[in-house]
Amino acid sequence: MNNMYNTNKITEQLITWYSKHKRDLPWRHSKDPYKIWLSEIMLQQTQVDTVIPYYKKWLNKYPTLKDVAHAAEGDLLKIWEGLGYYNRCRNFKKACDIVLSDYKGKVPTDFHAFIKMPGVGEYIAAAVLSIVHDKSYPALDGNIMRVLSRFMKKKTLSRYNKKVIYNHICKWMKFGSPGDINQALMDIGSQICKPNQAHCYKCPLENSCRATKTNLPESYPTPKQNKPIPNYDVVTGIIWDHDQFLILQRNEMNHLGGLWEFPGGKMKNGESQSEALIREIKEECGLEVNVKSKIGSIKHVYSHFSIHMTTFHCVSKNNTIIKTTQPYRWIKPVQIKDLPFPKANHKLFSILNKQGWHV
DNA sequence: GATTCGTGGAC
DNA sequence: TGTCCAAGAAT
Repeated sequence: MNNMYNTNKITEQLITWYSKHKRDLPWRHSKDPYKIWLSEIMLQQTQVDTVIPYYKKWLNKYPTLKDVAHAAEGDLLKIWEGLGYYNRCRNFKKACDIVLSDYKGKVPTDFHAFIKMPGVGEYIAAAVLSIVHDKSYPALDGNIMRVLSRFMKKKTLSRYNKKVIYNHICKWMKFGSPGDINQALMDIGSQICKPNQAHCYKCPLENSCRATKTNLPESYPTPKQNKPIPNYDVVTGIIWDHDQFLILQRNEMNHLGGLWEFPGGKMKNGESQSEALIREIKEECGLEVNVKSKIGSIKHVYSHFSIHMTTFHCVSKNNTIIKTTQPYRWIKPVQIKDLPFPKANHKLFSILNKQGWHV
């Protein structure tokens, strides 16, 4: 089976291509395990160009792992705000705490120790340890799975085929730097061997790739069909008490955990917007409110559902009585910039700004 | 093993 | 406008 590939020659082509064409990325300027780790966490399901400004901002404020361990989670989330998948940030914070307390601040170099860290799976453990220490672990991300499924002409990415692909990359790693091989394959995947466009003429693997000979390399692997996502109609209220309004912090365990929001929730069948809003606010924080003017309406798409959120100004009849299961704060509009809010709220803030609220 | 996690780019 | 999907992990 493996004799059909000239492993040594292919590895040489791969490394040569990488030395000439590798992307100049901020996290490739250093082999600090903390920085490589951070980059891999941020890059999870997130494109390079999106990550770069967040990566720089983060390192500017938190240059070392110890700085993260000593930071407050809310301040870290503020840096992360807008990047999505907020558990990545909170897990990374937890992991840095563990490294400081249990490993004297040194990131584990052992695969099985490292993968125990919160937010570290097989991919990130392999990527960090191969890049930092040149350990021979294939980092099977979406790019590499696609490149290899085409190279080996595998229609499906079954567990068996993933193992075959893993073992094949291990053979390459006997002839070249594992870190460079992983990163070379990632660059090929993101720049050349794209999901819907395989530019095979640019690819250092072209001579040996089995999918390019089919004239339809893009049909590997077979794309999966996505389920349609539901939409929810949501109402929220800005409850004013003179120059301040109420915000709630979302529960750790829930969607968007740790971020702040306005009180409100999903509308029920047959309910008017103000009825739903009055009911939700009463349930969430025990306040009885009068619903005043409509501020605006935004749409936002999450991974597995979308919302149509309408927001109203509200006035409480009993501001001093608060019983919430969540942390809450009364803040002035200017303080919004100090706290992390989800993207949907920022769409609302831009409406408020147009109305002269200076948030 | 299938779902649940955000957001924005590309087309 | 809609659709896919990106340097995946946790449950």
